[in-house]
Amino acid sequence: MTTAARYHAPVPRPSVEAERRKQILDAACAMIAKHGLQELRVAEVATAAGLSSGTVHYYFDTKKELVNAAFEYNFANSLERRKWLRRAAGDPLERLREIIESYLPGKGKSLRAWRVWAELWAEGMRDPALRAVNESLYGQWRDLVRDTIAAAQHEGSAREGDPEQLANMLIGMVDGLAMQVLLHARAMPQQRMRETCAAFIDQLVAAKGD
Amino acid sequence: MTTAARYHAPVPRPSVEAERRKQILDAACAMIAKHGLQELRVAEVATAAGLSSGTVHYYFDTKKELVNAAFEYNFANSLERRKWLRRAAGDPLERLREIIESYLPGKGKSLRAWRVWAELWAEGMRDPALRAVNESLYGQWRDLVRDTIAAAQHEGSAREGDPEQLANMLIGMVDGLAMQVLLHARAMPQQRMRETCAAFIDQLVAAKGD
DNA sequence: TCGATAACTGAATGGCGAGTCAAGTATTAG
DNA sequence: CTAATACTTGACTCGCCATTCAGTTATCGA
Repeated sequence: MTTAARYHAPVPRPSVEAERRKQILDAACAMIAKHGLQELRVAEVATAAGLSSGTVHYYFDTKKELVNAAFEYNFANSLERRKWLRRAAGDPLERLREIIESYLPGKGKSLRAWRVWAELWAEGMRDPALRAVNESLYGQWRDLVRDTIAAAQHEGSAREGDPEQLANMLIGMVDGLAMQVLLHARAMPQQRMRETCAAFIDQLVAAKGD
Repeated sequence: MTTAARYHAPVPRPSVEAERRKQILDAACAMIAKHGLQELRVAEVATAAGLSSGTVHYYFDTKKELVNAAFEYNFANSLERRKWLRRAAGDPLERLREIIESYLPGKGKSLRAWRVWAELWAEGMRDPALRAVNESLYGQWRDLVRDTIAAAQHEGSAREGDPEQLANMLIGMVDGLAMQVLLHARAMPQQRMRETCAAFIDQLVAAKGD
């Protein structure tokens, strides 16, 4: 053949990869939150995303890869949804209360995110990659809470004490109580979790004469 | 037929069921702690118990049944191992510290039990039967901590405040921090969890002039 | 329209593992 | 020893589902 095709600039279709990946990961998170990792089916993710199973594998070689990416996506989303918390001005103590409020397992996105996290925790006990994702969120969350407490102390609206330790107490408490809320424990509906966290802040963080 | 076999008292072999079930459930817990529910294999449980897979199915019709029983077994074991905490005499505040110490995810039995619990949490978000198991432990644990705090208050070694709420703060914190310890979070090794819990008791539970 | 590549499809494959079962073995009282 | 029942085995079946792949379609610049 004399095909002197070399004059043709290779002009492929523009990439839709970024968009498609998001679409798939979003569906994956939804399915993980709904049915758990245990019963996650690649075909189901595909359907939920309006695609064929083949397409999912076009973007993610294995199920494991898909799941890990979904966890990271869920993590990134959590951060994204809470960017405003960093910039927020005003009374740091009040801001701390808002931060905690925003982390209560509520409805919609928040509930979904918590469920996915709970799955990650279980799976993370074995998978180092998932542990790294947890490390990231845990770290960022702790930093946010610690800095806010420190700011309140600086302002005099919070009593003295190691802010990192206080932050660890608070986020540990939030995680543990959230788990019980997710499990629909009778003794721990969302409202009680809210009150319990608020009481902690009032009693241990806020300055006495507040 | 002339088979007047009715004079034979039906005398079966004595049951080894109780023993065998324990043996299987213990192996199941070990496997759940080691590999997670995700990769739990009935055949593997059988091998770990020194039995054939057929025998496991002789005592547990389905895998789900086995798993649920294993969770209950793990729960019952936790209670059993901590019976002494109820009876223990002496300074209630000191007892509270011992209780928390005994719940730190340490080595051996304790670590295994925590891992199994973490799996139960994830699974419990969908399975009502497992939620009931959680409800039971959570309830008993909360009662133990609440009563101990109340006793300390009665004695004057703990400050005033709703003991149930304080108990919820403390056990929530323990659960959340334990999760991070299990995940090997850099910022939360076992020793830091110990310190953090101790600090909570010192600062929020213990009476000022203690 | 063509050539080139990206994106997509869904039927087919292959492996895995829960659950079954027919065939044993063990222990008892009589 | 015999009959009765409890217990045990492990090879086999059968369905499910991740993954593959040969083929199709879409979109681009020229």
